[in-house]
Amino acid sequence: VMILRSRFLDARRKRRNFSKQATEILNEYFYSHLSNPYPSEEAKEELAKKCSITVSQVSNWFGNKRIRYKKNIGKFQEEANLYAAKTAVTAAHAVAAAVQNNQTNSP
Amino acid sequence: EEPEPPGPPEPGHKTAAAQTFEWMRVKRNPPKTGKPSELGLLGPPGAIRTNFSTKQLTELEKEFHFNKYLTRARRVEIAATLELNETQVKIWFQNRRMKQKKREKEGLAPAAACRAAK
DNA sequence: AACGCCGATCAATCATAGAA
DNA sequence: CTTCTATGATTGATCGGCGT
Repeated sequence: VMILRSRFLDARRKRRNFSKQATEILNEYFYSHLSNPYPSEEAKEELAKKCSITVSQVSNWFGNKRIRYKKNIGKFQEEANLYAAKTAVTAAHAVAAAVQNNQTNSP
Repeated sequence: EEPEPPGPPEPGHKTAAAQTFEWMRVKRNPPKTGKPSELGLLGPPGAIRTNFSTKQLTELEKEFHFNKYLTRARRVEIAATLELNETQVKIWFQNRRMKQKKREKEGLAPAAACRAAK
């Protein structure tokens, strides 16, 4: 137990958490696609750009998120409802805008 | 083990976002990594993730530097030397190649990010 | 039918950042 | 400062698809 584990080969692991907004974007995608949270390569690239992280980091994030979510669904219930509500508001805005646009163009 | 996908618990609600989708039920079969030789246990009920020793990793890494791909003969040789299954050696090389590809890909992107940051 | 490889993913674990 | 939890990364191994 002492001699161990490659203090060198593991030194590469100097982790830093993602920004609050990056996590926000990733969670938004995750919960709005809860039925199938598997972003395509293109989606990962887009998320990576928006979050200012690499595609691999996006993959790691989703991999960890999926495993940890199903490991303890109850623990994420609150978070799930939070993002579900946020998505609903965004959708409502879109509908409102669409209605307004429709009335303006087809009176 | 079948709780009914279509609304089993709460009938009517506010459509909370928390159903149990298929991906949440996915369960991987436990590793088949069983060592026929050694130990009085044969049929490995709960064989688990093998921890490669530093020596084994060093040797595999050295071989990888020599050849990215293995021939059947070389694989047998290495497996015997390192006391691993041929499958483990095969899988190690596969994972190692993927790792290599990943590093090459990310080893070029930072260059652009550097100039952008500066 | 059988085997190797690829790409994606899983699942357990490591090591650290951050909360209590 | 110490203990416990949240989280990013690593990696042996699995899954499905393809080519030989």
